[in-house]
Amino acid sequence: MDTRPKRQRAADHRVADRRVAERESALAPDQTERLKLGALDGHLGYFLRRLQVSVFKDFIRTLAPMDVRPAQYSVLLLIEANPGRSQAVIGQALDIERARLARLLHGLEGRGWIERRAADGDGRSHSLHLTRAGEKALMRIKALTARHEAWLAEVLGSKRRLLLMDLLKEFG
Amino acid sequence: MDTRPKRQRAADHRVADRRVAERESALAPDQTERLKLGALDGHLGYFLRRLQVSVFKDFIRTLAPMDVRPAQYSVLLLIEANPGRSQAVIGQALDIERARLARLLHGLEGRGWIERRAADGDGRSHSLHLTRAGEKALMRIKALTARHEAWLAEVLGSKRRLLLMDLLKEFG
DNA sequence: TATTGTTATACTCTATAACTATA
DNA sequence: TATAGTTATAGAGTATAACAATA
Repeated sequence: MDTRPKRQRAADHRVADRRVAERESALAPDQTERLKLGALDGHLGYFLRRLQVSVFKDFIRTLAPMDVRPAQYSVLLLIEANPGRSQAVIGQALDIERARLARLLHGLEGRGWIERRAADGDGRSHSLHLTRAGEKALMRIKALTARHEAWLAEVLGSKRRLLLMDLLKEFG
Repeated sequence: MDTRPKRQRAADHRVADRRVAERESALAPDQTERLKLGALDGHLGYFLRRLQVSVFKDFIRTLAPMDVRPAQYSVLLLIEANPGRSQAVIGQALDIERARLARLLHGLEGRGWIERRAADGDGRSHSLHLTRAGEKALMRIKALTARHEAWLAEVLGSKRRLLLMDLLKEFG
């Protein structure tokens, strides 16, 4: 088995690909060639989206044992940090439509992780709380998200991760 | 009607909200209060997602006159920069599932913006090209995306926009 | 009248599987 | 047998509209 660092082996690969490409270029077009980005290269949204998608993919993969998705996780954390608030308030803070939040909360309620109590002053609104089971689940969930952030720090470098975070936080 | 820039009116709004909040704080809990982020504050993905969503929202709003969405735009640019390539190659570069790309391309073909020609060596694959109408449409589309990027530079500051872009580009 | 939560619908995007025609 | 493209289906997320209960 090849025990050299992954970077080294990947470099070999690229060289081998190029050799094959050059050898075959008279016969078939090289389908492994990097495409030109063209005008896409000037769009922040494109690169922002690429990183966001790969971060969410790792999140979902890492959290699979608890079957928790990013939106569910963010709602659990916000209820934990702000117990007793209404759906309207939670939804506004996370920019989740109230219709969507209603169904999402039904899911969390069905799993026994949250409960809705009648709000004190207002018969229309529910006050949201974690159950004991929800608190326990959230502890296990947080253990997994810590692994996710560790992966991110490894991929981005922890300095760049923090720099990115600071830049992005300025637009809450 | 208030014809001042939206930012100006939004600022008025925040000030008014705070005044109301302070006046009523003795009677009712302040529902406009910023919620605590809790553990969400340590997650890069959360802030990444927030900016990405607002950038895409502005893109879709700005491009509404041409009815073009981000994925369609990225495909048009990639075909422009790499005419004659196959769907498989374009899809891989943009990380779009071939099933999804097939339908997306049908839409662009139906609008007369792209065409698929039989590929030279391989009867299975199509070679993708912009039509003249597609080139003309793309010119108008680019004029709109320039407005979108100008908005971004205004919101983020053009220095921060470039800094962010450089940071994100390192992970293509 | 306005707001809170709910259900329902439609559309986009993602993820699969199955199919065809070519290779 | 593998690959390119297609169709179909299911789920998540977004955006609306309409409704009941309450303010």
